[in-house]
Amino acid sequence: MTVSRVINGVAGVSPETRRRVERAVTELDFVPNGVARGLMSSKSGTLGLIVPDISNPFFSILVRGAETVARRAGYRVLLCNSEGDLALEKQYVQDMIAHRAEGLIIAPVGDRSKANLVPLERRKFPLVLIDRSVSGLECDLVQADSVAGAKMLASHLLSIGHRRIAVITEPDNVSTARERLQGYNSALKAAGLKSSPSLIVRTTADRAGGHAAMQQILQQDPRPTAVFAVNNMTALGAMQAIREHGLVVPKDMALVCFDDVEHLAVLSPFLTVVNQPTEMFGTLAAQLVLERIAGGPAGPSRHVVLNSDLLVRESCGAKLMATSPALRY
Amino acid sequence: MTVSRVINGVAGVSPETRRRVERAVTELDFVPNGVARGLMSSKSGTLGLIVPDISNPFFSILVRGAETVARRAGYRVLLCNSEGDLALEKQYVQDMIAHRAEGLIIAPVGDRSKANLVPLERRKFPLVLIDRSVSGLECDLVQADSVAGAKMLASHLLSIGHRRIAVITEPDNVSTARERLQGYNSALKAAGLKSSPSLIVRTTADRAGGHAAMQQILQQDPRPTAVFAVNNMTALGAMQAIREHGLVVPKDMALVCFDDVEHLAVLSPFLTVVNQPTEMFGTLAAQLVLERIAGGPAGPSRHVVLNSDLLVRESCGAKLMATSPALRY
DNA sequence: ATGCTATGTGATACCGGTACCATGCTCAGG
DNA sequence: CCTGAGCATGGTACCGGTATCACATAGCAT
Repeated sequence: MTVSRVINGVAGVSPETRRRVERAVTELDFVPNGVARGLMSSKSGTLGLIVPDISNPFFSILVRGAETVARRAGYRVLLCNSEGDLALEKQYVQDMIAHRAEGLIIAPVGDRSKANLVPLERRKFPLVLIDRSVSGLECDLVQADSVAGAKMLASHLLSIGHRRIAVITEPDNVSTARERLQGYNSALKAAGLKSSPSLIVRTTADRAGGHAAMQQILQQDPRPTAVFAVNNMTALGAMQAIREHGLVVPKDMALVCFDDVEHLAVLSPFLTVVNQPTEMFGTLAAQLVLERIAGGPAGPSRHVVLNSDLLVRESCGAKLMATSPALRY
Repeated sequence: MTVSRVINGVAGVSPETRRRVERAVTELDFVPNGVARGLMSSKSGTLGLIVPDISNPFFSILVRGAETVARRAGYRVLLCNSEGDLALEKQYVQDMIAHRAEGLIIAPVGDRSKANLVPLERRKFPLVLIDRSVSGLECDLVQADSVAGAKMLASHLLSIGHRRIAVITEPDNVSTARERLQGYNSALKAAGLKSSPSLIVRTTADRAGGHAAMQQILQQDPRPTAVFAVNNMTALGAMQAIREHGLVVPKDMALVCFDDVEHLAVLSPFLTVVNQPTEMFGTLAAQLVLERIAGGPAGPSRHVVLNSDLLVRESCGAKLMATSPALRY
């Protein structure tokens, strides 16, 4: 007890004893066991953070934001890479419960993640979803307005003359995919066009998926003149496929997507994108989960919807259109 | 005890009791407390991973590799972003000790990280350095051959005609900076040239640093014809500064660097780089630290040196040289 | 001298698991 | 019928902290 008092700087220890303890602490290089403290206090000081792919710059920037806020509040971050795999996600969630993480920030795999997350809900576990919502699960959420963003993107393509715009997206059980497709359809409708199912290709939202989907699109006759990719990685895969096919963006095929890749934009501002405030996803989510931890599980769930911006660069062909509008359409 | 036996599937419980316990576990949604287990077993099941910048693709890919290996071995990963800040790094290291992480993988800030790491050494804490070594600290290490890589890169620039090659690097207390500069100098020497101190600009190894350093280089008269950036982020900053200056890479200024940015290379294979096997840094480091945990602190420290490859693309101006070698030099 | 408070220190219990041992019961063998 | 083995179950202690309380000693007033 006396040692505990000294270490925690609590009053009620004689100066003499305090010095002796301090000397022993130094000599033995003693560091109090945080696990034991956690057991006593029922506070692990840990937040979970589950994302589908940490190497995707969208998520790595988001992670940085969340980690910074968490650390400043005295929390550690357990990072988990779900690889978009429901079973793995489930393991991670269970691990959070078992190790008594005090809160969880998660970019869920999709709507089916609900089964993985209900145990948390049941326990009133502080939980914040990022990027994607989960159908039927009511909890704190930080997302961008995907419908509006997608509509902007599609409208832009339409405005510069594109009529056959293919979409590379994920299955509909991912909320962002659903919403972005909805925005796309809404833009078409506003332009008096009908959405054609054959133009919508569903795949995994990574480079390989984008690549495969693009190959399929390039086989179509008549060939679409533009492609709308559901995120940055699918766009890169698509880009690769287009180049392998001997075509040039934007001359032969326009390409736009969600999520800017900042590093990439610095090197060459090429991709026309809808940019989301990525780091803010992380910082806001961390703040929400910390508030939830501090304030108890009560209170209605909060939905933060962030604005996203259309960044018109080269890959959409806007400049090409400006100089020779009749060239291709 | 009986509950413990049932949960751990230990024999010696009657089928009847076992069923009753299982029913109670289900009803109460009981999950054993991992913190308490950790206290008992003195095993936290946690690995620490400290990197200077998680949003740098080099590190985020490395993190993914490490996390995957750790998880498969049943370990959780505490991710820490040191921001290249020694004080912050110290905090993180102390936290690892306090919370009894079983091992630590760290890309240290620099040689001065030694003071932060000696407490670990003293405790025989399983420790693996990645990317950078720490002068005077003997422990497990995964790195690339920076000297050879830098020599390749500089030799290539020399071979296509460059003579005034500026270097943007970090202070010498970072091992990779030291070694890459050494490789550069060695290439110059082999070509019968002398290194000029005015061509070496030291800065922070991030985009802002690269930007500032490049601005300085662009003021020089005579202006260097090529720049060797110590890593990917400095190269991007340099690129930005070059463009802001109204110049074009590689026509007006060649640019090469360490570390490929894969996403970027997919979009447009532009930067000539020395590519390190990034993910392998992470997987190998995780394997080493797991072995160290399993095998005890004994045994000599192991140094893994990975090969790196020169990827000649456009930014070095090799193609330019090939078509009109006399154009600029 | 006696009583009272203030102060410093340590004993005890508990957080939630598990190792180890004790107990009680059943059943087979002598 | 008694003994001992074998099984099921629970008691106790401990991991390493901390909250709480008990107690010893000192200092002061009466």
